[in-house]
Amino acid sequence: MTTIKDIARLSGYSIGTVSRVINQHPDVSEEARRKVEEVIRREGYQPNSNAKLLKQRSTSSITVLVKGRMNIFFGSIIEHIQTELRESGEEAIVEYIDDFDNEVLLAIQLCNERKPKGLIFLGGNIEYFRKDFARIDIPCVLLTNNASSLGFANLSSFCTDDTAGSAEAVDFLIRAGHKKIGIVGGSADEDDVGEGHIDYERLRGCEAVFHKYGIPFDRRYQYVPSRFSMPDGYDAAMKMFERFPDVTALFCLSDIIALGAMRAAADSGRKVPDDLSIIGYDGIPYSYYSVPRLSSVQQDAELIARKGVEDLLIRLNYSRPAQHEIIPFRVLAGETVKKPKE
Amino acid sequence: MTTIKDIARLSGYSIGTVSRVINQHPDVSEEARRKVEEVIRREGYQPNSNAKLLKQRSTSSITVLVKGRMNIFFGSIIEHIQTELRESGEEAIVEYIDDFDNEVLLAIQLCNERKPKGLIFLGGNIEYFRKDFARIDIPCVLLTNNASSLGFANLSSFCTDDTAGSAEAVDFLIRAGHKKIGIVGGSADEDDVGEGHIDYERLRGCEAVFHKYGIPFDRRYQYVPSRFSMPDGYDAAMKMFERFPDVTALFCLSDIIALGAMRAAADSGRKVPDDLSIIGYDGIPYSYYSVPRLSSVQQDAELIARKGVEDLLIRLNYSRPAQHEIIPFRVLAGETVKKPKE
DNA sequence: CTGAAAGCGCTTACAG
DNA sequence: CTGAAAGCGCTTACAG
Repeated sequence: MTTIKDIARLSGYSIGTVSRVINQHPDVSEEARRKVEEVIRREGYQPNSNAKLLKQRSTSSITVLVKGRMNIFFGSIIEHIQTELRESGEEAIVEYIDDFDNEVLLAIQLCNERKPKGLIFLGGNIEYFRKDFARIDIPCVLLTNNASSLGFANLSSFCTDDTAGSAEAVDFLIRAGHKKIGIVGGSADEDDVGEGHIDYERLRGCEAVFHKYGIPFDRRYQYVPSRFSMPDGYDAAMKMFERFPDVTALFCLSDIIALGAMRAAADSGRKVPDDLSIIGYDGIPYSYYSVPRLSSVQQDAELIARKGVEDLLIRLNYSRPAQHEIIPFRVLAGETVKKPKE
Repeated sequence: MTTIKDIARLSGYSIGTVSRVINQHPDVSEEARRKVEEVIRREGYQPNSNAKLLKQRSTSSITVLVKGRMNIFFGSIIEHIQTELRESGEEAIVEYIDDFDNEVLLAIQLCNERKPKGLIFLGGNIEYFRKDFARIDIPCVLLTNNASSLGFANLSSFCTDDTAGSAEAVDFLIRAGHKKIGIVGGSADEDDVGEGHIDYERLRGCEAVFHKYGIPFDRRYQYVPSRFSMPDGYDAAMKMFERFPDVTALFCLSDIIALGAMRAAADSGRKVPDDLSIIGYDGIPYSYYSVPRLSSVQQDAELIARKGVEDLLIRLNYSRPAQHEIIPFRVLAGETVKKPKE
């Protein structure tokens, strides 16, 4: 294996100079840089990342902490993150955590055990961040949730305006003529649904619209919580049908849940969209191919991933303030929303 | 930060002894082990993996090389792999590669650049392995394809019997009364479809069944290649409808493709399963929730992942021969296969 | 069974 | 601008 030592010998410079060339230090002569780079290219030399990290005292790569398993929307963001990182020669380790577990506590543990240089949270509960994030001091990015209200200097966030997105979803249903609307998805634990939490944001957006139109909405029986998975969406929709049999439209807080709900509709003898309208959230590629095509509020997975990675990579090397940005969403009309019967 | 040095000082033993305790060397006295472990626990000490790997001259973690992006079936295997690895204190880096690119050449490059200690291939082209795998000398596992015929000492494989699985899929269609059957999915490049290649295996399984029933099958127009994605499945199905308008049943080489095909059926005015029967492959959770429920040949993602990881972890530490195991499949009847009209 | 010491491949003050 | 040298935290012959 060729090491920095070989490059030094072959180029006629010292190990230190070679190291400076590799790390783009400014104080290297043009000639030295040229020669060393030439040898590096010729030998196909790759610095040993362990030795490098050992010196720099940071242990592992960037870690991505994913909230919830089997979530296709997050899956597509993860792919984009990996692609972006690889282009910059970085690699990512992905950790999954249950929808209802505390990602910030896990992050703290990871920081102790593996010392990642940076963290990307894919989904998260703002309350957990408020409580414990101060104990994390490496650069972090939160994706799909808004952390701007928290004011942590090392936590950026990139997300859709969930309040507005949910509002548009419900608005879309109401304008189609629906009044008996059920909402499915999010945390069952009332304590969890604090301000800033995704579920809260989305629910609040919905309630504002109901209020605007003067349509009553009773959270206690028009809202059924659900993990972000198809089986859970299925069960939650079934529970909704039981509890609120004449519901004419469903807003599901994610497409995965919506797809589970579509199957639940079929199994309970409801035709979509004739008997029941459904609109989802996320706009995953799959929902575009479902029959009927799922109506949804589309988040821009690629842009969220790209902005998040770019921000993290910059802050990994330069002390810049964290930033927070809202990524635009788009309502996909689809084929699952229709005027209610009668 | 507490290091091995602190543990040595605190326990009254030398660094060497502490290291031996950590690495479970047998030649440590019971007392030393007890004391050192006690201090490690008390201090919450975590060995620095960079230093460890630097010494051991292996660079990074286990790397998972995934063939094809946005593949939900592989996605679920990846999740299982991560879960399994984490339980053993290992971490995995995931790399994606296009369906039609050469994963073995990428692996060779990775071995040079990052020196992973082990590699898990998720999908792969046996021909690529035959040609170049000899240049890889770390323990590897190939999942969902069979590498037993290759005889590499450092390459295990765990997969479904694709020949038998595909045969059963086609058999299922024929027994339902179909004769005009189209097959969708796999590589477009004829050269790619060598013996042992997944597409070849599955196609061969199909052709044997046609032969058994004396039903003619012309690969040139009853087979349409397709990447393993929904949009590609959609396009391929559309091409099939054009080329073979009175096709009554489709066997799609993956559920993802099948789901794209279902949408294509709808868009071309075909009702599933009344006008067109469809059976997929993989048995991903999603297809269980589609309307109608997709018929499919189910691979056991969890078992494939678990066996693969266990085998790799063992061979990482002990020199054992590679092993090859066939994991059973199951035909899910679903709701998308029905007797053809007329 | 244990300790002292070399060395893994790199980075980075320090001195020039 | 460059080199010599210390040291990051660990493992592992070697000697006892």
